[in-house]
Order: sequence, then structure tokens, then C-alpha cells
Amino acid sequence: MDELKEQRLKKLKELTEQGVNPYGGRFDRRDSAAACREEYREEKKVSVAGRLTAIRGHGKTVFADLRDSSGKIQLYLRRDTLGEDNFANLKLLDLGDIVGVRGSLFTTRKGEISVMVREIILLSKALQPLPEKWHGLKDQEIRYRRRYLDLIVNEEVKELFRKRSRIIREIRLFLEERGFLEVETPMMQPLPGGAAARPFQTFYTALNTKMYLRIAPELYLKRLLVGGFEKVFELNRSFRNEGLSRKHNPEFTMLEIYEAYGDCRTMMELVESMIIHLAEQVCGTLQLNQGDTVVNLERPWKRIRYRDLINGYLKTTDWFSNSTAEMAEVAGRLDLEVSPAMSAVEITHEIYEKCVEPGLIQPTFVLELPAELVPLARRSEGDPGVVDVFELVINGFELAPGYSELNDPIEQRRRFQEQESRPPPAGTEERGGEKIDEDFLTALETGMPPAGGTGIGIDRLVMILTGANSIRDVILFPQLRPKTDT
RNA sequence: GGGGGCGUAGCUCAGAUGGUAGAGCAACGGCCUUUUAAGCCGUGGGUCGAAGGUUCGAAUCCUUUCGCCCUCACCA
Repeated sequence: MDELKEQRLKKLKELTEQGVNPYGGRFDRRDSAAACREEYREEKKVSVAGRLTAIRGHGKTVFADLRDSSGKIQLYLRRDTLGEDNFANLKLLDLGDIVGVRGSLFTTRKGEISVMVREIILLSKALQPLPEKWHGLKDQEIRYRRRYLDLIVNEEVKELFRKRSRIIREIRLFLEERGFLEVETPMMQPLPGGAAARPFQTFYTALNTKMYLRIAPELYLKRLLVGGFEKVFELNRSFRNEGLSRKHNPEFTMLEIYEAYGDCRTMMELVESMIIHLAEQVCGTLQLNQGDTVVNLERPWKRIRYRDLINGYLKTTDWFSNSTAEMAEVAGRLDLEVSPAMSAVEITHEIYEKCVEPGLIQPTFVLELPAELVPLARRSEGDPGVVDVFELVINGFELAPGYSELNDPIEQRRRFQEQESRPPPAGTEERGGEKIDEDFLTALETGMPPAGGTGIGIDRLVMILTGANSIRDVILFPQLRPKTDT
């Protein structure tokens, strides 16, 4: 049935009978594959370890490729240097086995730096075959479900995740250099807040209470502003119990930053310089390819009011003086689904999200959103109908909202109540995100300094910086439907 | 949840109008002492995602179902 595995098990048995442990322990490797090539010296003694990814037999000689995390090095194994028995045992090795070798470097006739192997030690016998060496692994499902195979075979995937790691490291460096403190706040919360999304629920037996996985860390970070930490950030997972898509994974990495005494503009400046810094450090360019378009991160990024975007798109100057019925009619003509229950703000936002936002390819800060949409932000001085916020849009999707944070506890309570009284959208009976967090309000009553805050979807940021077109390509183990059978 | 596409050997893929499943790589046996997608000779390998139906006959047509991809909805 499973013929390939049977054959490998047979080899494993044979090795065991010869006294070879097919799952060896420590192997002191002094050299990486890359080091063998970069620090090449004829006859240099090396010891390297890694996975066999190609074996080319030539009678009394064998060439093999050994791959470690630094790259690939060719092995050259000869019967006259290994001895007859050891050489014969090479037949018991398979593609995918992990071995350690000792030998010395030389260059072949074709100019390939190789290890003349004197000793080869099996460190781990692979019982599963590797995907095809030339075409690699393309099957999306296997690539996501068995990411290790994807990583073994597709070098560019490995490189992308290295890049992700560097991006996250650079974010920490960037913020720490500017005096921000990294903190960790609860992922399990009695009340999920800071956003409007359906939460995941769990139960904490010891306290006999329902808990939620956080949908955002916001309300806890603000408590820290109250506590006197003036510049904080948290870079970690949040969870939302919503649908999967190219842009959504139920657990995703979010960076939230708060700066006391700042506002939405200080945050805009911070976000702009940080993303540019990341692109320079990690991509080495500000021109980022996204499929067939190019995102140009060069300053200055566009800043435009929500109102002006809408008016501009609809080629009018006074969209907001329309009645709700008139708005609904225009939206209908744009092929948008509008229900009679929708308010003017909701209809307008529908137009924004479906028609305007997707067209914002170059970095754009959208300013002054309607207050109803953002319950945790401060109202604008001149216009109480809008809040002092930005929404950074790149490549047609929202990357980072930022606010001048609301620090008025009385106003905050009113906004929470307003939000609570709105009927939840159909099919979302269990939300929990709309219960009022009294403990948070008490914190605000204690006095929170004015502050600027922002949240950046790190997965989406990585998508832009790597040109990936699905969030699944930037998450090592993206959520898929669990599979019970194989 | 709606719409569309896909699912054939371990991997990458062929399989017009229905006629009883193929290639390359991988595997196995043999030859080969500087190859590198090594080469040459030979061999094995399939519940054609699953179940049901139409038919003399189904990978192919129909229905149901599972999974993945795209898209819409939900997701401030």
C-alpha cells in the first residue's frame, strides 16, 4: 500500500541490524553550507550537517546535495575514501535523510565547491518522501497544511518568513529607540473590547467564568497610560471569530502603539516613518511590487479627508447634504446593497469601503471619519460630527487606523451606550464586544492623559512588504478547516 | 452562507466527442570514479477526493458530499 514508506522502513531495519542508530544525537558541526563556500580553502577540513536533497550515483562515486538553513553544499563520496562497507551503505540513504559529514573541501572540474567526504553519519532517517525536486510543491493545500514541506522545498517561502521575522525585529528596534516600552496585556479577557468583532469564547474552570480571547489589546494599553506608562506598544496576537479570506485570518498579529500627550498627527508621523524605515531596512527599496502594480512609499504620503474622498468619488461637493433616501438611491445605482434600516453614515461608509478604498493604492491617510464609526476616538475640534483619526490605506486595504484617543470618561460612557443600543447585524447574536467595560471607564475616570494611538495589522504589513497576495502566505500555519482523515 | 474553479501515482502534470489510465521526477534492480534537473537499460506503483446514479461501458455525463483556491456576504 504505502510502498515508498515500506521501502524506507526496510532500510531502517537493515541499518539498525548493522548497529547504526538511524536517529542519532548531537553532531558537532563547525561549518554551515554557506560558510563552506564563502570561506573556501582547498583541503580545508569541515564538518557540516543537513538534509540530503539530491543524490547522484556514479558507480564507485556518489554526488549528493546537502542543504542546511544557510544553503546548499555538494558532497562527493568515493568508495576508495569511505571504504567498501561504508560506501555500500550509502544505498540505505534516501532523499530527505538528515546526515552529518566530515571531510575536506575541494573544487570539482565543473567548478563546484564540494566536500570530499571521509565520514558520513545518519542523524535522522526520513520515512516520508520529499516532493519533487524540480517543480517543487505547488499544491496550496499541502503547502499550508504541511508547511514544513513547503519550507524544505520552496526556498522563497523560507526567505519570506525570514523577512517577516526581520520586519518584526526592526519594529521593536524602531520603537524602543524612540522610548517606547513593549508590554504584554491579557489575551484572555472577561470582556472583549477595543473593536467590534465577534470574539472566541472559552471557559475558565478555576474561576467558573466565561472568558474571551481578545479582539484587541486597546483597553488594557490605555489602562497603562492611566498608570503612567507614557509610551507603550504591544506586538502580539488578537483573535476574531469571523470569516476567512485573503485578508483575514482568525488569529492575526497586531501592533498597537500609544503615546501620551500625542495625538492622531504624531501617530501618523510615527507610522509613516516606521513603515518607510522597515521598507528601507528589509526590502532595500521604497518601490514595492504588488502583482502588476507598484506601491511607492516615498514621502510625503497623501492626506485627505474622508468627506473630500467621498465627494471626489461621487463628483459632487455636497454629498453630505443629501437625505438618507437620496444617498440610498445613489448607492443603489453603484450596485451596492443598501437596506432601508441603514443610516446616512452607514450608506456613505458602504460607498467608501466598496468603491473608494479599493482604489487607494498609494499610501493614503484618510482623515476625519464620522464619529459613529469610531467609538474610542476624540471628536474633532471644529466639527463634532467627525473624529480626529486617520485610517492608513495602502494597496486598497486598511492597514492601520490611528486616533487622538478619547480620554473623557463621560463622553466615553455615552459613546459605549450609543454603540450598545445599536442593533447588532444579523447573524451575530453572540457578540460580547458591546457590553460596557466598567473597569475601563473607572480607569478613565482616574485620569488618562491625552494620547495618540494606532494599531497596525502586521500580517497585512508583511503582505505589502513582501508582495504576498494572501494573508495565508505570510502566516506559517494559516487557519484551514481541520481534516480528520488523511 | 451564495456564486465560480479545481481535486488523476509520493510530487509536477497529460488524459477531444464516454471505450476500461499515461509521462517526467521520486522509488526498486542493473551499468557508470568530477556529476549537478547527471546519463543509459529494466521493474513496480492508481478505489482518477468520497458516495450514489445514467450507460453494454464512466477519470470523462448527472446528483449528493468532503477539501482547497477565487469571489461575494459577514468582518467599523
